[in-house]
Amino acid sequence: MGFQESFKALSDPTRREILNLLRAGSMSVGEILEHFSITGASLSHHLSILKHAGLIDDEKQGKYMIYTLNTTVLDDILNWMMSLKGGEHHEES
Amino acid sequence: MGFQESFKALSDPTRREILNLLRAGSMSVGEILEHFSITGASLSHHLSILKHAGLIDDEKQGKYMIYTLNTTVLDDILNWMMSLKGGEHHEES
DNA sequence: TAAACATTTAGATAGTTATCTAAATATCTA
DNA sequence: TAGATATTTAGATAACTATCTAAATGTTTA
Repeated sequence: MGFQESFKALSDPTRREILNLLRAGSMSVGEILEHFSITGASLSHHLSILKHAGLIDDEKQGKYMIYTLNTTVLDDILNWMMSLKGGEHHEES
Repeated sequence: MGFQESFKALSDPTRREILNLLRAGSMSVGEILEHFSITGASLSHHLSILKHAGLIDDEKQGKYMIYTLNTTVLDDILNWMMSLKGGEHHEES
C-alpha cells in the first residue's frame, strides 16, 4: 500500500474509470462490469489492484461484492504533487 | 500528451525521483545521472517519457541538454484527483 | 581537424501486465 | 439439495517496458 502501488494502480485507464464510476456511489462488480467491454475475470483483476493500492474497499453483501471508493490514499498523492508544484520539500517519492 | 501518458510517466519511481530532483532547479542529464545507478541510455529513455508527457522541458545549451520541471500538466491531474475526492463531476478519465 | 565529452538511438533481453478461457468458490432460490 | 447466479482464481498468451551494451550524433577543445 505504498506510493508506488498507488501510482501503478492509477496508471491504467480502466482502473481510473472504475474510480470515476464509484464517485457516484458504491457498486457491485456486475454493475461496474456493465460499463466496460472486458470479462468479469479481467475486471476482478483490476479491482484487486485498486484494493491493494487502498483506493477502494470491498464488502460482501450476500451474493454480491460491493466496492466503495476510498479517497484517503489520494491525499498522499495530492500532497506530493502539490509539493512538486509549490517547491516545498517532501520526502516520499 | 494526454492524461494516460502523464499517469504512465508518473508510475515509475525513477521518473518521480527525477521530478523531485528538478524541483531544486534545472539540471543537465549528467547532473541528474549522478543521483542514480542506471546507465545514461536508461536515463535518456526516462527523460524522453517525461518530456512526451509534458512533465519536463528541455533546452540544448552547448554540449549539455538542460531539463526543467514543467508543472502545468500536473494541474489536470490534480484537478481530476480533487474531483474524485470532492465528488464534483469531471469528464476526463 | 582529431580527440574527448555529452547525450541519444538501436537492438536485445528479462520481467511485468492486461487480457482471455476455463475452472473453482460462494451464495441464493426453487 | 440442485441449479442458477456472482465473483475470484489459475493458467496461458501477447504486448509493453526498464534495463543493458554498443553504436551514432552533436559539441567543444587541444
